[in-house]
Amino acid sequence: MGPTPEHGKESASCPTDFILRMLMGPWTTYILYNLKAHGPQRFGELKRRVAGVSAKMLTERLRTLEGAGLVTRDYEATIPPKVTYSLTKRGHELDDVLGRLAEIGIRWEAEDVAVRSLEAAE
Amino acid sequence: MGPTPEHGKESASCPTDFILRMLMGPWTTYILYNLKAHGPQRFGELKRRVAGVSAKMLTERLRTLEGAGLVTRDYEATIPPKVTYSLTKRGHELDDVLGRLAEIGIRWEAEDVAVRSLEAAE
DNA sequence: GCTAGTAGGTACCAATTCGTAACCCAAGGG
DNA sequence: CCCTTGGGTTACGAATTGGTACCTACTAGC
Repeated sequence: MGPTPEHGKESASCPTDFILRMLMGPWTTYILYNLKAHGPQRFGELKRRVAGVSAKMLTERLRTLEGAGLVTRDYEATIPPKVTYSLTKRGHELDDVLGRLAEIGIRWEAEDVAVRSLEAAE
Repeated sequence: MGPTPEHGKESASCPTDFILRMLMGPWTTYILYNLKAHGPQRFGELKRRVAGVSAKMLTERLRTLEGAGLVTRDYEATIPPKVTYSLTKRGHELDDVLGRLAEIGIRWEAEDVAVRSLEAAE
């Protein structure tokens, strides 16, 4: 969450941070979503699906996710090289939470639309 | 999640984004955590608890959270003014998910510590 | 010989971000 | 008269971010 506030006082009791800091990164949810939805994929495939991401960012994010143990990187030194990324067990542990988050997001969106159309009807 | 990728292709099916974009903001989880743990609070109180945050940031974050309907702002035009922030019903809907996230975060942390001490023992 | 594809790495550059410091009102205390 | 309190706003400035363009190495296709 930005500049780590010295973890004094109450803020220390917020262990959600590590994970959120991870999910938080740009493009991260798109990456995880695609790995979940389409299974293990090669770099180029993933890049094409996460439309708009730059190679630099995608690499950086995948390395971070790998470092956090959410994603595995399988490198085959063939020519051309073949690099496949997949979710680890730990990566899959987030499925449930992300699913709920998505559920809530969808519900709120629907509620907002309903409210707006009510307002428009007045 | 950074530069919104035109929501073409698969990325459009990732509705987790709105919420994550919200939680993602710097200090946000600290704010939500404190509002949850200590109930409705005044601006200064919150600022003291979320150690290290600047007034500017705290204001901006609270306004965003208010705009998203997660937080209520009660302004009493006394002298000096009294502004109290509290979680809305919608804000409390995240309690469960954030709780799970925290749980996972704690578990991973513990696992990592265990792994490290095993490695150290070799 | 030129191009494309694969999986990046690197340098550069502009935009955004976030902290700091100063300022605001209006009242109360010394 | 000046300082303090509460809840901000505004201007400034340094650091970070993330995109673009260009580089690698190797092969296949035209």
